[in-house]
Amino acid sequence: MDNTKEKNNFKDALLLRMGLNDNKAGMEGLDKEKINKIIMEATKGSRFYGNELKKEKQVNQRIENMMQQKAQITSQQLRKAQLQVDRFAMELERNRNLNNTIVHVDMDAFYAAVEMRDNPELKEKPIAVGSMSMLATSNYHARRFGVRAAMPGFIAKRLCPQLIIVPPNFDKYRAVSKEVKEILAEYDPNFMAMSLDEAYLNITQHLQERQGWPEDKRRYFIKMGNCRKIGIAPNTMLAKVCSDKNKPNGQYQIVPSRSAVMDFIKDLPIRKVSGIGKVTEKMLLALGIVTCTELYQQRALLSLLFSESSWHYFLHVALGLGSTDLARDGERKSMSVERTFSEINKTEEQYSLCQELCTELAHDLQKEGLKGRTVTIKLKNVDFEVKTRASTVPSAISTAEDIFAVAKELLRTEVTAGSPQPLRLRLMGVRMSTFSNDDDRKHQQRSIIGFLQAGNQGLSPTGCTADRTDKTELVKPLETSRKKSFFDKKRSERIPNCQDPPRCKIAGEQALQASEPSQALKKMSESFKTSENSNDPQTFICPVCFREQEGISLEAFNEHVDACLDGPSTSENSEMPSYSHASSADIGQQAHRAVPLWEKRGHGDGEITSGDGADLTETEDRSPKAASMDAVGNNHSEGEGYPDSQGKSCPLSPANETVSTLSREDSAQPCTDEVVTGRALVCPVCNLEQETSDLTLFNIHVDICLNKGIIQELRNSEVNSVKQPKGSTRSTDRLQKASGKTKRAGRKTKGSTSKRTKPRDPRHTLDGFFK
DNA sequence: CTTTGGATT
DNA sequence: AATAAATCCAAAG
Repeated sequence: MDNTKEKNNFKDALLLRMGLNDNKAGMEGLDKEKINKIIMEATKGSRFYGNELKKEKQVNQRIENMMQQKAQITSQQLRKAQLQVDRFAMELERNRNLNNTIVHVDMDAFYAAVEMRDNPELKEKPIAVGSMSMLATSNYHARRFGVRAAMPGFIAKRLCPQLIIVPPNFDKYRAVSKEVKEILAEYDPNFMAMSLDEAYLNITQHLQERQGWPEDKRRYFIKMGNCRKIGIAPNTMLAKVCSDKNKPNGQYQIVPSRSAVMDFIKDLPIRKVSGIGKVTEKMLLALGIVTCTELYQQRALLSLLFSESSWHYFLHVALGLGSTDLARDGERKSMSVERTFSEINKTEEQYSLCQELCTELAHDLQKEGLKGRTVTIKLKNVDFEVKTRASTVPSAISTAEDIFAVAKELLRTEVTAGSPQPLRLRLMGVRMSTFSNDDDRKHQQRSIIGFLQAGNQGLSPTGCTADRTDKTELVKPLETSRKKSFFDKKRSERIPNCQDPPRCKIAGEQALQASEPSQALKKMSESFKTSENSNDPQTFICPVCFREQEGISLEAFNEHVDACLDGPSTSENSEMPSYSHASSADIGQQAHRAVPLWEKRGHGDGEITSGDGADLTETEDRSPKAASMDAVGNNHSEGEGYPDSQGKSCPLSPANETVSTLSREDSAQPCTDEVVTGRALVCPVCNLEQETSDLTLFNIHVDICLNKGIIQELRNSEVNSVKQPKGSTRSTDRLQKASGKTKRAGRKTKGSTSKRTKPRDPRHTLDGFFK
């Protein structure tokens, strides 16, 4: 319901999260301390609490493990990671898409609002919708007493004895929701509803069409009541966060410029981001990460401590990236029924309950014409410990009998496992998953058709009578074709943008933007030309050890880089000397000496924040060793801002570069806002001086030079030398891998078959594509 | 494939 | 007296 994150249960009350409880002192209501006290009193000693403590211990253990892992990380590993992460970050940065306008609509205290509308007497009173056991939402009066969604009603009553708890009327909410959705559909017929009270809209197209409308018609956009919060931003992640800030009229916009995004992200606590919950927050906190800035700063470390999809996700968040297209809801993956009750410990009752649940599930499945192969039961005992047990059968089933036959066995093994003690249950659930996919269904249909055509009227043993309608099957193949990799997608999104100049609204900005990228591209292609003869001896600078590799072939160079990257200690000897003259290239140090982008703009006014200059000088003369140690250990020293071009920050800082002075000019800027006034930048790959002084463009050059350039040259050399040397393949692989383009280990989940669905969770949406 | 767990509403 | 239900995804075994 409410997407405020400080809602939840007592634990959030325990976590003294500053500034989040918007409890205006005075008037009616309670202050935070009192609220916490009451909640604790009601909670302490309960079985629920016991389980919470247990879970908390588990999380602490996880954190401890993580910290131990962290302690093992060498500065070498960290540097290597930094390179890879930064290269990936550059890729992301290059694909940043600010061309969409995404709106996240969130209806404030929706259920409560509906109840108040239908019963005005409730308007001035504290109310909540739900039951004594659990509340779905509360109105603002109630919130002053600390009454929140996901709080049990009996605790809410202690916080606010006058509280009126209204039982939910979901049918009514659905009806109201439908009305609202009809309105939303006018702005985006493909909007994505997340629940009854929440939706994303992509109004990009609508805004365009609207341009041609007559003045009077254009005047009204979405009529605003007080009951809606709207976040407007270039992607879903940001829009969602925005809708939490109900700025002027319940509406908050991040304008589509990179700097606006970065300003917004800067101090944003990661917990505000959808996908980062309590546990992740705590784990990251253990690493000193609270805000997105810190999340970015620790990106290399994170890539070593977390799974690939996790750190990819983190990096997206840290860069203010999110999905820009609202994928149509995919097929559902599972369907389940579960129920909480007061203790049931009689085995017979447990079985009959199980049967009931199976019957319910079967009905629900049949409503959607679904059949599945995996049956999972879920059991929660009176100590709130949860167990699930699953079993997959060879052919899809959907009837109550078939499901129960499977569920019963699962339950039986649990009963016998615990016997003679009976299971003391407080919840039981049954879930069906592994739904038959297109192919299966077609097969089934064909066989059924064949069956019928053969004049046979028998039914299959599993009773697959009702199958999916043809309609759904005909629709599916369309979705199939939409499955592209994340990069494919991004590419195709970008292609038109590369040709047309990016359409930014403000003309002044545009002038700058429109011309530069193409010039940069021209330059890059020039530089490729000059280094075309790939296997001629050249001078490269290794992006790992930063030593010049003079007079070697590209192939040899790549081998060198491989060695540097792979062997943690192989290039040990190169560490010291090369740093001495190319210290600016030290990755560990880079974070320190890099100019904090965000810091460079004052709060809204373009003021200069004091301190970043000091940081530079402060870290300038530190020994590289110290810096890299620091990077491993306590990584965020005071005043460390985002490294230079955050994410676009090229890991390969040119030798001799001194990124010292940033332009202080801070007028409205388009997406390219790091202008370096200083020496020319030398690409460490092609070794050519780049005329541009814009770090973004420079980094793009370097990256392209590194990835595509070398790959291209390798291809050329393949052609030229007919026979392909073995080493080059490996190097190519490495480069691809480093830039995050290799195929990842396939998904372990069933999605690998031929499901063409799009998850809705933004995190997974993004990560899914990297697989 | 199974189990657990995190996350969202 | 009393802390939900439904869904997704990912990790690890």
